[in-house]
Amino acid sequence: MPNEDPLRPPGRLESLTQWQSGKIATLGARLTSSRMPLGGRADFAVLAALQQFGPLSQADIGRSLGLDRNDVNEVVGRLEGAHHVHRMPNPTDRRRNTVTITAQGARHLDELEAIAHEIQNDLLQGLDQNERVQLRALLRKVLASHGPQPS
Amino acid sequence: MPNEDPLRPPGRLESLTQWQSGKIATLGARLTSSRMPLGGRADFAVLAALQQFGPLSQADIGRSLGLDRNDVNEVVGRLEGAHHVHRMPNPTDRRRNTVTITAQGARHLDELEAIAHEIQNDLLQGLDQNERVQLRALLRKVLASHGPQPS
DNA sequence: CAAACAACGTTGGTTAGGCCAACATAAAGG
DNA sequence: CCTTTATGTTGGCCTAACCAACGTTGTTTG
Repeated sequence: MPNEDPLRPPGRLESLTQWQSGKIATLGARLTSSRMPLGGRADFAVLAALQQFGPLSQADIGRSLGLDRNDVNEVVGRLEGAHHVHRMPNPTDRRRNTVTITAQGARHLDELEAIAHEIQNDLLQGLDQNERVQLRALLRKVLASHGPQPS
Repeated sequence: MPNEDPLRPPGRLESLTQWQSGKIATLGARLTSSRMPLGGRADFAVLAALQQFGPLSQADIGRSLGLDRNDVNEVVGRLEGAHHVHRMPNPTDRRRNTVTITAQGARHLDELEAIAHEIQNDLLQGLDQNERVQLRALLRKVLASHGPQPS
């Protein structure tokens, strides 16, 4: 027994937060890929962590962002090549690298943040300012309730 | 000047809905992959569309779910192999396949839905019932404000 | 009516993200 | 001391989203 027009997602999916989040993330990814340089999202995340917390080891970067050590390594390598960060061995713990953001990296972070806010504005065009604040708060609460599980 | 402990995501990311949605989607994917059979999410979506809207062409399934024609084709092939759907050429438009859910497929849909609700419950454990309703409504509003853009 | 156009299913890729395995080195703990 | 744990690094796997191209079939238009 057909119910309605198949132009919208079925109700079973529209009531699944999991599915909704995935779709919105995909929308964001599409907007991002057409406006940010390649790897921009990961670069932005790593630079933001370094800017806020100061020099970090690669493992700490990963824990802060929920990223795998391996992937952090790749991003840091790319950022180092662009002189956006500075990677040197930690003398007091020679297993670790100390990753530091450069002045050029800080500028790049600001540029990426501006783009990110434009994207956010387009993404949330259907919500007024109060609703956007509510949504951010709810999503943060969900994330906070899940400890850093992965890798 | 380091601010706080790097055990949490930087503020610049925590205020980006795009990043938050992605992280939550990843959490959901992790929970899903450990409890649903392989390809369960896509199967669930396609079966849900067929159940709600009745027999559909593969292109209509894709439009309803925001999926690419190619990917729909793959999922329908898998579902057909498991006798969860029934695929036959449409006599009035021989370009189209008419995809119909079977009784076995409807049972499978119910099983997958039960698992999906368990996952949803774990994912949203930090929110009370009112907050969950609010969150769903806000996410739906965001999705509704973006027409079916892709493929 | 005929020719151009658009839609559909299908095959076969590409890319980015998230993840796991294994290793050598270095530190920490017994 | 020996064992265990942490770190960076290399290399690879898999899923999801996408794109390109093709032959076939409707649809539209000159």
